[in-house]
Amino acid sequence: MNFRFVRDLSAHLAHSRNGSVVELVPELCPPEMKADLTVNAFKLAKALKSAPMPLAEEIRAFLAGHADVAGVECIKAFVNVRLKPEALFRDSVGDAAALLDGRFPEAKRRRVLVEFSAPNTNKPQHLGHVRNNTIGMATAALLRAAGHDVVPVNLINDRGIHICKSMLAYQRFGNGATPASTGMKGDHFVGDYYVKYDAEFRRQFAELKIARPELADKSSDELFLDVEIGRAAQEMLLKWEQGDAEIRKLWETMNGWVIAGFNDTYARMGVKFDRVYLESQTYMLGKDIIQDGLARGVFTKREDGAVVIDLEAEKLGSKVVLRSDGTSVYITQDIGTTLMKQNELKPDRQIWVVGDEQIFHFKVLFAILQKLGFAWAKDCHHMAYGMVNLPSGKMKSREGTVVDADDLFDEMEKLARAACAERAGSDSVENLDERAKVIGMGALKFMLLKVNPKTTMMFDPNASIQFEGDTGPYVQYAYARIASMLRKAGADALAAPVDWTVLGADEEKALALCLAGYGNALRGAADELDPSRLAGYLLDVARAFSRFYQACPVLVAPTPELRRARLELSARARDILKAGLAALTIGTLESM
RNA sequence: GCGCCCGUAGCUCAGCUGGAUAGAGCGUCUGGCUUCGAACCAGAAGGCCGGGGGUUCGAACCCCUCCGGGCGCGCCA
Repeated sequence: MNFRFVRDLSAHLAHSRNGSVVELVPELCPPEMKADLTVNAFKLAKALKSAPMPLAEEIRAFLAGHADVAGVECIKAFVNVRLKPEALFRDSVGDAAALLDGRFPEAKRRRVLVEFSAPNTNKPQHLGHVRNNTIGMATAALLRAAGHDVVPVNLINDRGIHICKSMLAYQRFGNGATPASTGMKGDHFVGDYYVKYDAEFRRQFAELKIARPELADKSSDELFLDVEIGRAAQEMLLKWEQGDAEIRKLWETMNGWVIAGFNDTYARMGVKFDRVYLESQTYMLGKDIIQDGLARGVFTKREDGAVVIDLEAEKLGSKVVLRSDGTSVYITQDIGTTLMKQNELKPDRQIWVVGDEQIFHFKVLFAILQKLGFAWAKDCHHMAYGMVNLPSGKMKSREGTVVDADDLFDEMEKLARAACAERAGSDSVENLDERAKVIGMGALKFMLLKVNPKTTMMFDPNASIQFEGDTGPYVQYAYARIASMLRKAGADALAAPVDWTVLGADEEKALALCLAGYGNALRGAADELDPSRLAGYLLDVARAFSRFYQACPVLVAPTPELRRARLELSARARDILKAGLAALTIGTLESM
């Protein structure tokens, strides 16, 4: 988006307004207006603190005399500009390298740490994790495409009472089985023992209530230590913390199984981290900074011995940061790991991709870091995303309604494979496996990424995932069509110089103007931490290309010059589709 | 009780931070494969933007209020 008439208009306005410079971004003109771009003088007037109508007239008068402008008209304070076709194509898609470079200027590039996924090693990942992984990965890729230096990080929650639960159930019911002996994926194998623990706990809990009616109105949390297997889990945690050799060995073995399983899941999704932290190695962090803060009066010691911080001024109440027995709470660890990441990786900015139910927690965390006096605390950001609900409501593991990640991937691939086969008819399909993988995962990721991360979204497993309409495969298909066309055109089809003056059809102009918006879409998505913006933009590009392709013959264009120019336009669309999908971690196929 | 978020077409979602006649996809109906791949394209129907007040040249968007839903407010993580 680098239009000469816009630059000249900016200069003109700056001059006529005594040098006040205003950023001027033209909008696409609505189709029925029969113009190409619109300068919105309402908005501009606000920035320039002047009246809209005279400003619109001034802009109109200036543009009427501009060499690139074929026509200009004011409707209210919208100045609709019709460009001479050669100027339109020259300024929108004429410079291939500039078109494809969506990076921020160097001064705006930062080192950004993105933490996401953060799974517990007691059960396999489900659709909720898939949304987290997808958003996290896409955000990292997006920021990187926009020129930032990105460090994707995972922090695996590999210790704690929930881990001990599956360990305990394995000790009691496992009979020495292993993922290998059962042919199961390690995370699923361990997850089954977590379920077994839960079933046993509930059995004992019910028994206890029958044996002791006076406990009838107590919750399972309250009676946790009164239930035998609950107490046993607690004791195991204690032993783990004391470094008990046998427990540690079991823990290492089982975590190894789970993490191997996770790595398979990540590999299928294309998820990669620069750094993976384990909570077992970081959970003791944070205590020293609490002591330090206590000495500096940031925290106070309550009568009962607990260390607390007063955040009334921030309307966040007060928060315990060390228990009265001196042990850490969750937020203590978070303070510690945040500090560690900051010192180790030296980012300009830290981002956490964590569900929106933890908004309050992060507000408290950031407020504490501010009070501790860390200047970088203001650059900490919780990227809160919404839950994925099913038609039946929330996913509940207890009720068996969770959508398992690996099952979902299998299902996607199966559907994609069937779709490929169906479309191929009697023809055989080359590398069907790869196609099914790229299309299936593309459909799933795109489905998750096209909705705003903040939105609580609905997923209907029975409706399954679509390959038509506003979908990943629709965008991938536009790419594959262009690739196929350029293959047919031959290797040197793009060698000859392009004469943009031969273009001018509505569909050609619409496509070129759409393509010109790539940089803005990418940077906008990066600035707002919103991959859905880019996804929406890519749908626009794919749609604009499909319309163009329907209306304008390319390989069989009437003249060589027209063929050449349309091939070039198509190639630009191809490049943007590929780069854009890559910035969402979605792959493309040369044929599908 | 207090705080945050949400309510837009039958369904799933957009709506660029206050701008033109509120958009897309799915679904429904109609048309287009002897011209580059029909995972496509063209067209139709479908809306008091939860209700009511206000702010202004202008409101789905900002303010107040009510209704309906979600989440949070642990010495849990």
